Formats: sequence, C-alpha cells, structure tokens
Amino acid sequence: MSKDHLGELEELILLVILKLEEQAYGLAIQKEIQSETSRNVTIGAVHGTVNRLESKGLLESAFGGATEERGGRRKRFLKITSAGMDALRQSKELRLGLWNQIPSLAITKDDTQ
Amino acid sequence: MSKDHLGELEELILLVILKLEEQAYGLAIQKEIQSETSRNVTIGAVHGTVNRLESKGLLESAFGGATEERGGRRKRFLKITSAGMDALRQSKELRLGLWNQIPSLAITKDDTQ
DNA sequence: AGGGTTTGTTCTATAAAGTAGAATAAATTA
DNA sequence: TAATTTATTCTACTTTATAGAACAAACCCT
Repeated sequence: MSKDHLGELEELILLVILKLEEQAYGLAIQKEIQSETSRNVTIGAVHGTVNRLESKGLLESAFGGATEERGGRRKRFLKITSAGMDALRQSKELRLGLWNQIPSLAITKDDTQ
Repeated sequence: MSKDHLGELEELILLVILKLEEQAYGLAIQKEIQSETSRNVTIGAVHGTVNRLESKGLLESAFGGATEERGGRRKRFLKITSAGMDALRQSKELRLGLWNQIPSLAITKDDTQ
C-alpha cells in the first residue's frame, strides 16, 4: 500500500525520542538533534512534527507533573507507540535492503556495535 | 551547518539510481520504487524530485541516444555526483549512529550482507 | 500577593518537498 | 503521415518542514 512512510524529520524525531527515553520532550529533542546532527531545527518545527506524529498514532504525549523543584512550564513527554516502532523498523528494513544492494554502501561488520 | 539533509523521497531516489546503474531514468526509477517498496509514486513525482536533486548538484542527467531499436522518446539518464554520494553517506552515518544507540534497532551481524 | 525569572509550549505565516495525472513530445513501425 | 510506443514536461494541489514571536505555567523573592 502507499502513504505509510515517514518524513525525514518525522523519522529523526522518533529516533531521538527513543534515545531520550524518559526524558523525551520538545526542548530536549531540539537540543539532542542539534548535538547529534549539528542541525538547527526550531522548537516550532519540533512541536509541529510531534503533533503530526501524534495525530497519526505514532507517538503519545502526556504532561509531566509540576514541582520538579525548578521553575518553568510542565514538560510534555513523548512516547513511541507500537505503530511508531513498526514504522521505524520498516524504514530501517527498506534502507538496509537498498544499501546492501549497493556495494559502496553495504553494511559490514564495522557498522555493527 | 544546517539544511544539507535529503528529503525522504530524495534519498530513496538517489539510492534507486545507484542500484539501477546504467539503466537509471525516470520510468525505470518509478518501477523500481514500486517493486522495492510497494509504493506508488507517480512519474511526475519522480521527475520533480530528480529535477530538484539536479539543481542541488546531487545528480546529473543526460539524454540517451535515439535508436535503441525501440519506439519512444529518448531516455534521460541519471547519475549521482560525488556530492550526491556524500549526502547518502552522511545520511547513512546519521542513521547508523542513532540506531546503534537504541538497543532494539541496533545493527547486528544479521543485517550485514 | 506581586513582579521577575526560568522553562517550555502554542500559534501564525511561509517555504520546501511530495503527490497526482493530464498534456505533450520524440522515436519507431506500417 | 498516421498509429503506436515510450518517455518527459507541465500545472495544480497537499503535506512536511522552517522560523520565531507570543504566550503560559511553574518557581523564587521581597
């Protein structure tokens, strides 16, 4: 079927949310993208994309409690759904499949952990 | 710096062009995407993206000669530039880096050729 | 309580990327 | 030169991504 693939920023944000685990919220995502890719994505772009992903059912959000002994508004924490994980895995399979058909991009043992 | 990343379809098309080697042109790309991903991208989408990639210097195009003993218009063959290869490699490094920080997505020897 | 500071999300406008398919063009065959 | 085949180009539209200012909610201090 068509139209189930992730946009480029959508995929990046899902991956960063997984990496951040319990500390995944808008500003943290923005900072993580900056440090991981030297790319300056604005906070509006992050939240806009997060909202889109939530409406597609690929992630869920919930506001954290107040009083973490700091000032500032409550954080909106993000969590990947199983549909979100499926989308990420599908994207990974697609790329691995193509890379491995192209000698100069194929995965080798150097790429493993 | 910012703004050097590939769109989702841009990356897919570059990879397919590499795979198709000397037979990379619009219709062949469309068919390859269909068979590789079960995704129906229209021919207009393919050429639009190819044009954008060419104007960014990530690929080059040249019309094939006539007379291949068939009917039909000349093919516009596509070839990745070194800047295009760099962009693909950078995209690969970014994903490998993130996947390998996420246990359930990390690359294992099963993913190698 | 009121004002200031910090931390974070929401909102509005625009640009870029992707979708869709009809129109058109160039080649061969008859 | 008309019909057929193969392929690109064109036009309009939708979805994604970019940008940053405006706004909100928590804390601290006096």
